[in-house]
Amino acid sequence: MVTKSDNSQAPEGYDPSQFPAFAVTVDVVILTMAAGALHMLLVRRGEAPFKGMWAIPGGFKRPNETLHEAARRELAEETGVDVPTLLTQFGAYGDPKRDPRMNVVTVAYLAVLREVGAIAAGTDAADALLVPVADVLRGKVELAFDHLQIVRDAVDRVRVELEVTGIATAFVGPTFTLAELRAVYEATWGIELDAANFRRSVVAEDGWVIPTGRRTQPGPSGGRPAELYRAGRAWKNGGPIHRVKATERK
Amino acid sequence: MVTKSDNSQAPEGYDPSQFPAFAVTVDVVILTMAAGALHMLLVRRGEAPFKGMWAIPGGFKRPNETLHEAARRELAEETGVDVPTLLTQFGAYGDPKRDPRMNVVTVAYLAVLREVGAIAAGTDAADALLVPVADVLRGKVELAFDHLQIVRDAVDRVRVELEVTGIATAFVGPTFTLAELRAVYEATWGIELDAANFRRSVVAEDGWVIPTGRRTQPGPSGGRPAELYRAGRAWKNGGPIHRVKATERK
DNA sequence: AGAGTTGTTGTCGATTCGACTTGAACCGTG
DNA sequence: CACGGTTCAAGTCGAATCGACAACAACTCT
Repeated sequence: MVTKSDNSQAPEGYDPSQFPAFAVTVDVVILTMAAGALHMLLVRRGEAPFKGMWAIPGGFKRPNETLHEAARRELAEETGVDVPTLLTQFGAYGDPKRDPRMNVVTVAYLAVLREVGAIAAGTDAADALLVPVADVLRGKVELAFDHLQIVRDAVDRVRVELEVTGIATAFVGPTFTLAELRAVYEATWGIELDAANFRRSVVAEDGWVIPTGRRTQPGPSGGRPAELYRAGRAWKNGGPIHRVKATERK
Repeated sequence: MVTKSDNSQAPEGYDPSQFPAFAVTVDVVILTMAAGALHMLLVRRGEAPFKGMWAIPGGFKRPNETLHEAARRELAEETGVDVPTLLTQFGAYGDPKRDPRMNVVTVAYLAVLREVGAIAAGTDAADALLVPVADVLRGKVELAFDHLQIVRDAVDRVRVELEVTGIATAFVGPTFTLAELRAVYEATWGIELDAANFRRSVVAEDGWVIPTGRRTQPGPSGGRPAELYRAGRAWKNGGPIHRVKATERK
């Protein structure tokens, strides 16, 4: 039985060592949009077990920080990004056999970043990888521990979060076009949305996106310049954009 | 301070004590319908800290069980009910100050039961209490630790779960009328739904509820006997019943 | 100038939604 | 056994929404 080493903050007569002790880690699934597809950040493990294999960034929770603070610290250490646009806890994993070394309970967080360039600035480039989430889910990248399951749960979570809350704006920059915002939904849900109807629904949701009055300069292929918006307050429960079941456009 | 880089990894000469150790507990928010309102189970704490105060049932995770198994065990110990209709993990709480004794990380589960009678069969009646959730949220019952926040999160979760998945059937018995099912939505969301429109939406969702052909015997106040249904397969993502924003009927 | 591309606005039919009404099936009581 | 009272099922109807597509606007490139 694992015993705790020392914890002298217990009151009189109380012996914490009679309870099983666990190591607690925090893992962060870092999502971003790149090349029109959902990507995630992986780091190469430098130590056993699973040495050399790809894994979700994470580390041990320290005794004097909250779980959220630990997740934020791990994210900052790995990407250099502090205060991300979104950092949500979505699961805890405690299978006794999930870590061959010892009994580790991990709490998983979901981070959404918008600046791809800043990612992987903290670590060596050879040890960080921005990979399409679809590749990971398809098993093209083998992950350490039970991290594949964690990624699956993270993707499931972001998909419903997209519909229930207004986190889509977390994927895009401080100002964005509605086409960019629509691409977030399309890439995450794997469907196509009508641009005209999407626009109508988005601007109808009062206060979610705010027009800035400015426009983009069009790309090299031309086209009418798009209006620029910035994120307003996000809604909770029942947003305007709904996931359709199987409406595949012709 | 423990860092990731300083652990010399030899699989045999591994020393777990160099990592901060935590106690890990599992707390279960047990929800059920009673008297047309959402109720939850509380237990009275027999030990310090917060001795004598009401709390969510829970306990320490054992080293050789998963988190889900621990939640199931705690639920069975407290209510006598094994294999509940629903047991979902919804959050982890790890504030260093959440337990004055020691550093405890707790993983919170949400259980939905349908048989109210079986609840609190495991413990002394004086030490278990089935209380309306609204009373807890309103602060009428003071809870130990950060359990009030946990209950808030549980209720938030069950509200969106009701809309996104088909868990409403977990609240009702093996066979049920549509009025009972509608009462689950109404009590959880605090709104009223039109009975006729509700019926249409429910039966339109293919395979969710299955008519049994039988009927209830009406209550003492008479009324047409309602058809009995049993739960079919639950849907994922985009159910038929949607939470309306502010449609208060006259 | 004209073709191509992209974003915005308009239109229209189909479907859904909310509110209400009607009818069906059962209970009491007299 | 007729008669309200009650509860559930089914019908109606106008309004709102949705999906698909057309039309128009604004830009780039050749």
